[in-house]
Amino acid sequence: MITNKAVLKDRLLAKGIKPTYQRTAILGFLLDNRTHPTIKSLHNSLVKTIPTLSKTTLYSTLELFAAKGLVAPLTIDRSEVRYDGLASSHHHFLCERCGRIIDVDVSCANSRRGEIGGHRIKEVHGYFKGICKDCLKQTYKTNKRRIFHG
Amino acid sequence: MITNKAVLKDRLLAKGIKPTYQRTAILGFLLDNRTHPTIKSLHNSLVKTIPTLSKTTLYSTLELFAAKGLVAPLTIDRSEVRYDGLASSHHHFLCERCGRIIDVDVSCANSRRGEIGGHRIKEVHGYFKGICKDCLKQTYKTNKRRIFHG
DNA sequence: GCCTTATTTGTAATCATTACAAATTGGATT
DNA sequence: AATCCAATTTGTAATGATTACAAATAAGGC
Repeated sequence: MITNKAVLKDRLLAKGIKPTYQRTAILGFLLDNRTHPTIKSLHNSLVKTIPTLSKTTLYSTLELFAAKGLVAPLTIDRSEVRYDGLASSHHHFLCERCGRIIDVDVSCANSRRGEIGGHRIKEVHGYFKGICKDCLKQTYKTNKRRIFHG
Repeated sequence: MITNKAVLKDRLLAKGIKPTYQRTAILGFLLDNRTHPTIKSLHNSLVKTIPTLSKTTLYSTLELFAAKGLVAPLTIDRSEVRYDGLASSHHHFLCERCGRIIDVDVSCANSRRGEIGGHRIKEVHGYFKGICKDCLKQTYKTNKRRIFHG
């Protein structure tokens, strides 16, 4: 784990969350790995260090984190929710070639104004779909990454 | 049905889709009702005129329509996909009070440019969450609509 | 009307998510 | 450091949207 344990503990306590072993590990993973993982891939990764970790714990912990604004659930995939360890508002880019979800900064005039068409904005969710910078470079090279269809 | 049958037929034929009874009714409903319905609510509405209509037909038809660019699937709800009869790029506003999903026009500088951070943009998906114009007006009145939690 | 093919339908799987109760853990108190 | 209570974690069993698939039906050309 790259992120310091004390930092994780403080982050959890600051939100009024008891910093248990599992919670610290889950938050740590999300901060260290900006891959926007699904529950399944989170579980695959974390059972290596916590063999008893159950998927139910992941579901309930991430629900708790999301409610407290520690993580953001992403509904970009139609089939499964992904989780973002960076909860502050930003957008995402889904590469249809390599399947990666990449963070992008977006300054949206509407969200800055706080309203659109008379409706009061509380949250902004957005993502782009296309071909990422890396894949564009590799257009004429063999792409060894998993091809993503979606 | 408000939208003319001949118009629906032409729209389907223009996309190379055989205009069957079911397909015409489904497209007609989506063009007449801009409510972004789920499969379930589509089925509830359409069985009134087509009693034999199966959910499987709805799933396969909407998949076909989406592939041909006739409708847009929305993944705003975490639990079920919604369908938008207007496929041209626009954004949505989810009201957390009444649960409605409202179309909004958004001119996004990034999508106009066609790229962001070096990534080539093919699609733009976005929605806002907050309180819609109508609900803002009714703040001190009784709201008879279903309260939406999510 | 008949035939061939595409479409529609119903039923049965699949799979992420949720519900729930039992087991375990954490922390306070003594 | 043993004990107790409440919160957390875990495993198993439901739920429910979506998909798979094969049989029934409809559409269009002859």
